[in-house]
Amino acid sequence: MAGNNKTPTMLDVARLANVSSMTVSRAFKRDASVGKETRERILKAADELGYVLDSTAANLSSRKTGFVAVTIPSINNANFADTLRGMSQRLRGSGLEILLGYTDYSVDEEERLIEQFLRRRPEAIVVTGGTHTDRCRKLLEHSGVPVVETWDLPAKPIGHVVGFSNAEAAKLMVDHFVERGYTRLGFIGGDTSRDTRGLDRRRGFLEAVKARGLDSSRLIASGPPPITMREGAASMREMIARWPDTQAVMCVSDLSAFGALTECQRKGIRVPEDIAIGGFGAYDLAEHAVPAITTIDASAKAIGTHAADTVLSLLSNPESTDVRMVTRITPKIIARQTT
Amino acid sequence: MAGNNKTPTMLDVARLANVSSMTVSRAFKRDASVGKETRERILKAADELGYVLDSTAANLSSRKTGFVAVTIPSINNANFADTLRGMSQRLRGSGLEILLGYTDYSVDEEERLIEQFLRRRPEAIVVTGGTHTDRCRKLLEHSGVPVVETWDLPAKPIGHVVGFSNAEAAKLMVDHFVERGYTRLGFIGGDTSRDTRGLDRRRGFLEAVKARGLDSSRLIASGPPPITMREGAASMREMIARWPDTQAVMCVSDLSAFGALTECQRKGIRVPEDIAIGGFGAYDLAEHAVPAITTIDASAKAIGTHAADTVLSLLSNPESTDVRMVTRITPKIIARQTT
DNA sequence: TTGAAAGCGGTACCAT
DNA sequence: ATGGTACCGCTTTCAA
Repeated sequence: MAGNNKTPTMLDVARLANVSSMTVSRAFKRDASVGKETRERILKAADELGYVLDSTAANLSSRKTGFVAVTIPSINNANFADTLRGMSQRLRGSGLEILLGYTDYSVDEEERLIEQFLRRRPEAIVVTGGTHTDRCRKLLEHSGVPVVETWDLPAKPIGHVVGFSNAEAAKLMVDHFVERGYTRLGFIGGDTSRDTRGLDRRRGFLEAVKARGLDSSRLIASGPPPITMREGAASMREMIARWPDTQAVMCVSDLSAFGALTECQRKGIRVPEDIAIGGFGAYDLAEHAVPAITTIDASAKAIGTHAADTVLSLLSNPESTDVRMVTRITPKIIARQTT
Repeated sequence: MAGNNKTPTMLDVARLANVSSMTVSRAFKRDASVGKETRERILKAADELGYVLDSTAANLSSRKTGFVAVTIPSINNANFADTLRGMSQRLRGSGLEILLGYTDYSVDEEERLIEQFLRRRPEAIVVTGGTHTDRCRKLLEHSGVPVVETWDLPAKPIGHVVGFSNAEAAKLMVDHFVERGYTRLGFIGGDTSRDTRGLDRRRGFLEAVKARGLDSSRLIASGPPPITMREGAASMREMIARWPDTQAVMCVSDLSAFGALTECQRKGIRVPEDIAIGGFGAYDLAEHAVPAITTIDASAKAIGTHAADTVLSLLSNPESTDVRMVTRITPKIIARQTT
């Protein structure tokens, strides 16, 4: 309480407990060999002094930080939040902590972030997507720690991968539309290079539509991400204005699909009788909306747990250089009332 | 490329650039006094070696980590995500980084998290809410760094505060209901000690209802957080079953309000003609739902920017011990179609 | 503007 | 089971 304005160190604890600082260090680990009485005496002394271990020093000395650097495009996105939850759940108790950053869907921002993070000496790096600036790629390749790319299947992966083909996933929706008897199909969003996964979905949609010989011109741009309900509504308005006979619309995400749905509701257009709507991402929202929205589930949370497993496995196998782990997720369509 | 399997240090860069490591250190800061030519030579050498500064060592030596520890109850919550966005935007460029953890609405988990974080020697700590375990309070009080509590106005704040009264906020909704002519009012959620802010909202609702002499028994428990659309729907079902003549229902959050709304839609109950619904949090969802949901805006993002400003101000004024900064937000009602 | 030396607070490693 | 000692890679401080 009085006078002592300096943070106590191990040495202070050691002196009070009548041991060497090495013994204090050991007492603060779980498996270390310290006499039961000694340990208790040490912990009591530490408590008395209000001692808090300084990882900052431990990190330097042991060359381990316990950090896994993770970048996601946006915090405010239920899909990435789910991935993150999956990761932290799996990482809990492993001694690994997440150092989180978000890129705002910008590869330049990602580069800045990664550069910053590398200084913190993370033990592994998990990024979203497989598109990066050249410099960022180089930084990651030379980082010396496992790199996991998620939410995509990069053609030239940097290291490890937990993802799926966004193009293939989109095709599922086209198949579903066609099964339902819809042939005049449109796509909303996925028009900007900032959202490469959205781009891939649109590409997959187009390929599938063309493969069937259907009209492939019904595309509405939604502008730069994040694509939210507002853009979905505006895009649907445009879709209906330009191609009034469109029978089914796939949206780049459930958020945008919900926006499209509400636009129809405001206009008295019946879904799916007048127009069908499909989304992407299996958000809670899609399940609870009335009518419930048909969507594609890419197992956002599982991506996180698998990414964490990848990291854990790599870190516990020091000989695992030259190993490449690729976990491929298979997206599934969830058919609901909007189609 | 070959042989050199060790991460280069400043000394390596120094040798290659023919300077001392001190000069290299200076070259990596922006304002330091280093000759322009020298700096360029150093940066070139660093680039050549693929040198990345080791903050882990810098942190120890300078006793500064650049971390602001932040805890939020849940990642997957648009309100807290907004607060976080506000913080990171304000912190960008300040050299401060966020070390994020989420408590899952548990004070015990919060304690664990804070204890872990303190080892990393953050320069400031921002927590959500004013309820903590005794030990956690003590840890925060003795941390030696600024502590900011958010999203609440704690009776006995630990340090600084950026928040609002959740009880007062809830009263706004009661006022609004009464203005609209509704007198048989119900409340959904806010029934568990894990969500103290929800508890406060319910308390505020009850106080306001009682102050007006209205029936204060129409309360539905939604169980432990996170409260989502599903709980909102189930609770609305229960509300209608138990008190069919209820005229207006306030929900602990917009998510739960949306769930309640969809439940009515599925049952063919008209909103607001048959029953009115109010939410909390000003989520995008409330704005875009059809009908749009009346809600209370507590300026989630502004809480973040103010918290960041508080931290920045405190850290740039070393004499600011004994100062307590309290930023009080005034929530506002947003009247829409569900009332 | 630049350099030399002394830590920062732990842990690895080797003894005992 | 415990202790001694040499660092980990940077920054602080003082000098030139």
